[in-house]
Amino acid sequence: MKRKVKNIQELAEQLHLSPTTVSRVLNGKAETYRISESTSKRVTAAAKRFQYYPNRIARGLKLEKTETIGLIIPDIGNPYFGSIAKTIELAARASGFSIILCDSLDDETTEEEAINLLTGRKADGIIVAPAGNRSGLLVDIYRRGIPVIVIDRYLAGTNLPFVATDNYAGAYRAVEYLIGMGHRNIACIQGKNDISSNSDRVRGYCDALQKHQIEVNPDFITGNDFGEENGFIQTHKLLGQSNKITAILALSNLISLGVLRALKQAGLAVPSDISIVSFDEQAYSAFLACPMTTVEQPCEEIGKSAMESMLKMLRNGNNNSAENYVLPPKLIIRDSVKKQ
Amino acid sequence: MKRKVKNIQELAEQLHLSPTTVSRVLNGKAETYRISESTSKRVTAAAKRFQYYPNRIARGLKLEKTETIGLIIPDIGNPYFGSIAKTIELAARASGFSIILCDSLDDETTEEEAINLLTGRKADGIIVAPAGNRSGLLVDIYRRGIPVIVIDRYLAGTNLPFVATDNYAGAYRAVEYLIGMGHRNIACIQGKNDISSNSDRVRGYCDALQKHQIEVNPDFITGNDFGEENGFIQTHKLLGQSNKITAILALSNLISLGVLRALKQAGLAVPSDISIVSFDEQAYSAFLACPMTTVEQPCEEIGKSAMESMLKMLRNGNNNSAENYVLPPKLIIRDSVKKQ
DNA sequence: AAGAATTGCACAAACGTTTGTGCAATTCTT
DNA sequence: AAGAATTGCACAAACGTTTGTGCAATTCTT
Repeated sequence: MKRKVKNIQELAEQLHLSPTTVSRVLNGKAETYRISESTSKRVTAAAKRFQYYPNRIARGLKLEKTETIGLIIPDIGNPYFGSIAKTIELAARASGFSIILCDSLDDETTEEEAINLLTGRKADGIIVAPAGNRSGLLVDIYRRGIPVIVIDRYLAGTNLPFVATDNYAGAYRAVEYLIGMGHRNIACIQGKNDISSNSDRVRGYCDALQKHQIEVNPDFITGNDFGEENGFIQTHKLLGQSNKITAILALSNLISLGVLRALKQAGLAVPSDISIVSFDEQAYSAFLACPMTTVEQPCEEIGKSAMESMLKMLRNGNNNSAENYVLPPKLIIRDSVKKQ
Repeated sequence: MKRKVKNIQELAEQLHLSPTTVSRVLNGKAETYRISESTSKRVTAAAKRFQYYPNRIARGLKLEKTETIGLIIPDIGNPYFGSIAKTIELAARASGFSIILCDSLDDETTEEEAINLLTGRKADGIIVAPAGNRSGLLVDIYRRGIPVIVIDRYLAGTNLPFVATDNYAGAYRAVEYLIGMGHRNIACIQGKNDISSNSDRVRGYCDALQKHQIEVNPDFITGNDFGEENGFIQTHKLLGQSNKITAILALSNLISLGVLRALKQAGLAVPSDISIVSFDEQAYSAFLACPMTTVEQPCEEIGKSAMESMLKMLRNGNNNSAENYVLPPKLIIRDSVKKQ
């Protein structure tokens, strides 16, 4: 194995050529700049032989683009976001882009830091599942011409392009299903209240109830976090109420795990004592103590569409080339809802 | 809100100072270079007011370090790796580093591409859960002084520092437990065969059997992938054998999900028909049809230790400052093993 | 065969930082 | 009060690319 060459200069010396010529050949501009075919071949061969990999940092500085996309995710440990991140990463790399990953902990301050970090690192674009609805910084960046795609949610009052599930429809269908199975006292355990996907789901929940002449009981809508602990706490709270519920709509995969933990602790079984429908289909959903009825979100589609939009914006340079995607969810019916 | 300044030059002009001085102040070298206190304060105030964020690309080029760490993961959609990635990302950012995420699909060629990409992007270090045991490229990079930390596995025959679970002990304890519960025909569904964590687990499995005078039946050791599908296929294969098994040791969380799917299809129940112990504790493990006995790996510890090692190596510059970590697993006993 | 056109490459500047060094202006020393 | 020491900053080069432009050498044209 030949010794590696550390920059274009060294490679040029080996070839008795100028860095200019080497650069042009390796960037496919040999013809444009009339580099002879024989020189071209020598260069490409030597680049391989001496294992020359261009310094992307220097390149980024000169070209003012880094071929890097910032990805801000509320919780990369959550397989829902993990799957989205996976499709995004693979699609990005296939197009020559790398992903700088930032976990925002679903916290707005952390997210803001991440955004500033990414602009400092000159990310060509940012894909973000925002932690809240403080959209100022993102809109700012977008206005300055940096592509921004919002995923999993959208930011109301902005025109930032987004890719999300039709959360309203997902919740609506889930609740209609519960009503169809005879339930009337249906609780809804929410995630973060200020997030569009959450509020759309709550709207879907309310509208479905009202459509069927069931009054919305505000005590039945509770919670403020997408995590497991919140599902656990809110379930206990709901069980303690005088108004008895017969079913729970859990607005995330983690929330429903918390629900299960609380029910187990309370000695209640699914679905004989309490019925459940949960957002987010998971690999394990079918194998739970009671196979769970879920609202599946199309993770791969979200990732793919987001990356497509991003690439389109990066290519077209302008910001108005991206469209929004509202992807249909799917109700997967299993055994976690009892016929009343 | 004042208009933003786009580089240090513009900020310097606003202040009627040279970029040199501004740079020195913002990098905390005001004293070293005798910048007056009043100037210092003006600079920091203006930097904030004009929202100056240094171009990290230019900085990276000049300093020959990017404050960037490459993270290569076989499957970021798997919550096991997701959790590890999360702790690594958070720890990295807390120390001023960003993570470039690469999903290798547990494929060696993809991994090699990712490694070359990361060196081209001048990552300061690489944390990798290798897809195989072709260690050449990594060793090469390590020799050139770039810190490399192997996680979840190790690369035999190299001295690349690693952080992994004590997989041998984990499997050994799991099998001893199964034997203690009266099982003798215990199958083992493997992940990728050439990966240390897998082979260590298989060794642990074999040694535990032999320790208890149970002959190792090669037909009982099967499979070649950490994914769900492999668990499914191998289970069917095992069930079709004439030599009947009473228990399965599944070497990953995804494998055990495949096992469950196959058993369900075959109309068999856990643990009455078949007992299971699975690697990788998950949030749902306790809520499965039969609460699963698992071997828990310390994800957070792995991530934290890896990042600590990495930072140590980055600080000390030399490669021999990192130690290996072999972290203890934990057997979590639930109901998925029947007393024979 | 001489001028024009083409071929094939190299020079030098630039991207935005950081940093060794140098040099006025100020302050100190006696 | 004059020389020495200190203070406070700026100049210029460098990191490794890319690219507009220019200029020899070669080939073509008539």
